[in-house]
Amino acid sequence: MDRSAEALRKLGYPATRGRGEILRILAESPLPLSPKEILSRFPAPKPDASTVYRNLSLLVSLGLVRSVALHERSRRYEVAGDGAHRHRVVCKGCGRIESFQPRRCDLSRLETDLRSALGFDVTEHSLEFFGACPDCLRTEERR
Amino acid sequence: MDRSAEALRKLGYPATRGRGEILRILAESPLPLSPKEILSRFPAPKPDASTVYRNLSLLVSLGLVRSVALHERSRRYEVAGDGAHRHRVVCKGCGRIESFQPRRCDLSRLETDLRSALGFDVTEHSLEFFGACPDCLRTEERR
DNA sequence: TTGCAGATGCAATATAGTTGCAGAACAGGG
DNA sequence: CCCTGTTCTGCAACTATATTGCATCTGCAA
Repeated sequence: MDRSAEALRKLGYPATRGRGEILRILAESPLPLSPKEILSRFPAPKPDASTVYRNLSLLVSLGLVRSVALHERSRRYEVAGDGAHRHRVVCKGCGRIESFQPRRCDLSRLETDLRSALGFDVTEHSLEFFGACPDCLRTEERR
Repeated sequence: MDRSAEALRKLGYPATRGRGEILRILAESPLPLSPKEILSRFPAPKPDASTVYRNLSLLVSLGLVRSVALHERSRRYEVAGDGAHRHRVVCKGCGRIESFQPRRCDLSRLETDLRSALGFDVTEHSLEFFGACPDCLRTEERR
């Protein structure tokens, strides 16, 4: 928790165990995680759920973590710092999630349009695809 | 509630008052609405919240209504039947939401790539932009 | 090592959504 | 027009998710 501890301290926030673990857990996961999943991966002693929520919102507001909306009951989170921009595909059958990095994400043109048309200064976007994963496709065909 | 009543009955579901009103309320709104907002726009006698939830999931599963995820606590809903595909811009300052119809939404190429790369059969996508609306931009500048 | 701002645990509370059940509304058949 | 089975609705209980107040503890800078 070296780099992240540094980042936190530079921003004026103590690098507590909870924060370090959250960042580590998220960094190790290929998929965005829900608060509950994060908590379940905590080594003992597990912190209180409220601590996880509080730290997640702090990390999001500091820009170290990003939240992802996947039409689910709870939000999911992923590390934001690694510069990688990712999109998701979610299977509507089984809920399986895949991340991928677009070859080149050409929505910048659209963002410029938004600036001129609506006066909005767009800083982020999120793009999710929904459909059927290979396994569920096969099951459907069998029917 | 003529067309929608027809659509419902054709699918084998009675066109009850609740369903008709939900479709009307959603059709009249330029923005996707949360279940609570839908309920608040119901003329008296207001139905129970559970009825609204139940009808929303029915309408979604019938494809007459679509749900939109905007990084909020609750989902939002909009009519799906009008064939218009829309994206959103959300202001991170004040929460204001704007919808727009993309000139042409060219993500089909990306969807084809997903099919060949991951074997996913993509049927929908959702694209949201986040940033600062004109009003909030002005306020920020003043600081 | 000590002091203090800020973090944590715990419990209470809030918000969103779901479910079981009994009674009301409704559609179709006689 | 009425009976009958089906579906819908309201109500209340319940689950899951998230937030907050407060007393206590901890990280860290001097």
